[in-house]
Amino acid sequence: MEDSAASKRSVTVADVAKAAKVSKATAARVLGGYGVVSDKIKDQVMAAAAALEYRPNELARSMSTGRSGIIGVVVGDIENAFFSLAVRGISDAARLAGYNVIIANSGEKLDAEKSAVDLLIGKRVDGLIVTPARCDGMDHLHHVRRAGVPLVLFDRSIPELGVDAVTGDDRDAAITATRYMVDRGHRHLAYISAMDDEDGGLIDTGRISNSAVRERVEGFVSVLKEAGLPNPLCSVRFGATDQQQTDAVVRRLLSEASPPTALLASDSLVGLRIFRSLQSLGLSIPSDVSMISFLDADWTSVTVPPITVIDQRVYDMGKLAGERLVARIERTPLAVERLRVGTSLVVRGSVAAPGR
Amino acid sequence: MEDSAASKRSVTVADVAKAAKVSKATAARVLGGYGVVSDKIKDQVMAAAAALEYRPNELARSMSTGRSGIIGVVVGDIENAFFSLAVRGISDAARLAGYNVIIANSGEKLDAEKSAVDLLIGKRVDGLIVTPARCDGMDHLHHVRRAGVPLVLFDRSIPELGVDAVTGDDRDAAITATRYMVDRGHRHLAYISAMDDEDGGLIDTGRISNSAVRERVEGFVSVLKEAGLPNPLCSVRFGATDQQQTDAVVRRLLSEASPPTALLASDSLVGLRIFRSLQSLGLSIPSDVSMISFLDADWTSVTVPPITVIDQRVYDMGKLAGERLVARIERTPLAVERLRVGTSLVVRGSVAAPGR
DNA sequence: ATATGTTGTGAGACCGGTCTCTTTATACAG
DNA sequence: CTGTATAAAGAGACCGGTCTCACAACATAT
Repeated sequence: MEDSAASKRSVTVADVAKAAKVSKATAARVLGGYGVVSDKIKDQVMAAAAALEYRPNELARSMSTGRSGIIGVVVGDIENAFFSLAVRGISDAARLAGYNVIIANSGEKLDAEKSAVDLLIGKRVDGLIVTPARCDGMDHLHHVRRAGVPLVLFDRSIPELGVDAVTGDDRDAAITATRYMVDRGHRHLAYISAMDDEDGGLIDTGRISNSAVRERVEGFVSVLKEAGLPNPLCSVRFGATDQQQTDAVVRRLLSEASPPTALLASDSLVGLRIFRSLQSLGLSIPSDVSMISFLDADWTSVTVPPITVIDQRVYDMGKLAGERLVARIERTPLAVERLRVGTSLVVRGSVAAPGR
Repeated sequence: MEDSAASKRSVTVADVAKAAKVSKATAARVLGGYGVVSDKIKDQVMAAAAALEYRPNELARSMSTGRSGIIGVVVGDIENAFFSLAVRGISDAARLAGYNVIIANSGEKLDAEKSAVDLLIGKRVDGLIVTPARCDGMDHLHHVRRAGVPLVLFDRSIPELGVDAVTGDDRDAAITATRYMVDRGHRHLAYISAMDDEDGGLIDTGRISNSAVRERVEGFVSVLKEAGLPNPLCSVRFGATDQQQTDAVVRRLLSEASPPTALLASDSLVGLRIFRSLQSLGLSIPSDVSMISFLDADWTSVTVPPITVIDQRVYDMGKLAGERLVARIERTPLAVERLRVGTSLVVRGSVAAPGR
């Protein structure tokens, strides 16, 4: 009867103590591994604990110690290879330091991000890694700081917040990639991102709310300006959020008066969509259109032609963020800083001189 | 001073109660949203809570209620698209029911899985979804049941355990795919998996410790037998754990007396590796070798040729597992069962008649 | 008028650990 | 043989919520 039925209540230190005929305090000492206990009693308690199949209640433990041993991570979308790789890096760093990771998805929406942060704070995580959907609207992140919970930003930085951030070297990466294409003779280039298309045309790069995208666009634009090419801002397009939208963006772009001959994709998902768009339009890469994508995703190496990409070392970024957060949690004295992880251009076969 | 310094202790119900000049019990009632309180007092308390920026301590709440609102998920490898998609499905189902998800990686190793399960039980998760690395050695899963924590297995089932499992229809999928290739004239086929190569040759399919792989192999073998093809078991190869290993497996396979003309990949990672192996050996698909891969991963549609795959509807599997677990947690009376999610063959271009 | 019911609030036990403080037992010095 | 230091074990407060129970105030029934 009592064997098959779901055991009503779990075994506690008190139960173990009673079975071992010692006080609760003593049992707690050996079970919790603190204080001093004689070997004889220690064995007694351990035996009793094993017999009763005692498992400590981490919740209760967290409550009295004040630390949960959990790191909260808020990402845009776990399904995106960028984030799952980053999470892997974070997890590895966390586990190494004895922490566990709890993940929440924001879907890149500000209010979802807010409630995710609130929830994790409620769970009393020891620290938080957040990929802020927007770099304005950061009240909730201020709350985090005021609550005394260490915070590290990931992929995007918000200098006004005064917290650590781990990002790629986005401006530099964009410059390298853009220059690579310009050097090969391209005069009409376009940058395509999945960010929500806020207000039709882009007027001012400073108004892009995602710092990673902003810096990439700035890098892209700076190279075009430097090369004396016209209307650089008009070549920046947002809204490639799914295949259909991307098809529309690409089609519109290519039907312009002087269509771009080279495309720069803001992430590997956008890159894949662009690849498909071009394919479905019957355009071949790189003879008709050249392209470079951010992130060395697995698909980029097996297409024909393989795609030239900007390798972001996302795993390292995640690991670094995790390590930094652990250092903060453990009160290592460190200056607040922005850590940039270098990128590199992996040249494959998707860029050629523009055919005309 | 006290503004910038990390606020020493968080605001509790008692603090709010004092500020609102009511008892702790009353404040708790309005903050916790239970019991009956007059509107006047309710407003008082809410005002005080807002002023003090009160955030409930979910840890403490969990401790007294006995429920944490967390679902634990133990997966083989989050980086694998199969699992990240599944996690997405689980998360969506969980969030809809008011639960959150905490993820742990087992790396497909039994002892890592054990400690992950222990840890999650310690955190007092309300339920557990586990992708068991092996279908033998399941003491820790028995512990879960004995601890009274609802458990749902994912992707693999262990009938002896008597718990729900959500899996794909692996045998059927393998049969469909294998038959598809046999029907196109292939007489020498091979099945390649990333599972650890336990004891060189495979003697008995019943001894494969991963039920998903076992059923696929069984399906694969049954079709070969049915078609009167020799030595079906010898055509099953394990150990394609990374690119190098896969290269070795493929090379060995193709240098045999009667090399296979068609390959079946156990998952999309193995599929990708096989694709690369064939590419590096200078073999073209499908004229030299045909292949089918499990899982409709994004890369499979952009290769040349695009890969014919078995679509597993992993998101649905995850969602179903999440819903099932929630039902168990909430004590919905349901028979223990194995839920199979149907698969379908997505025909693309990687299978042709064997060239001779 | 008293009995009965309803509603809102307060007091305090409880969850399962940690940890401080106190008490008891043993060792060693004077 | 007493005094003091030291080690080991016990008693109980505490973390921050929930929740039961007691009780007060007021409304309605008899």
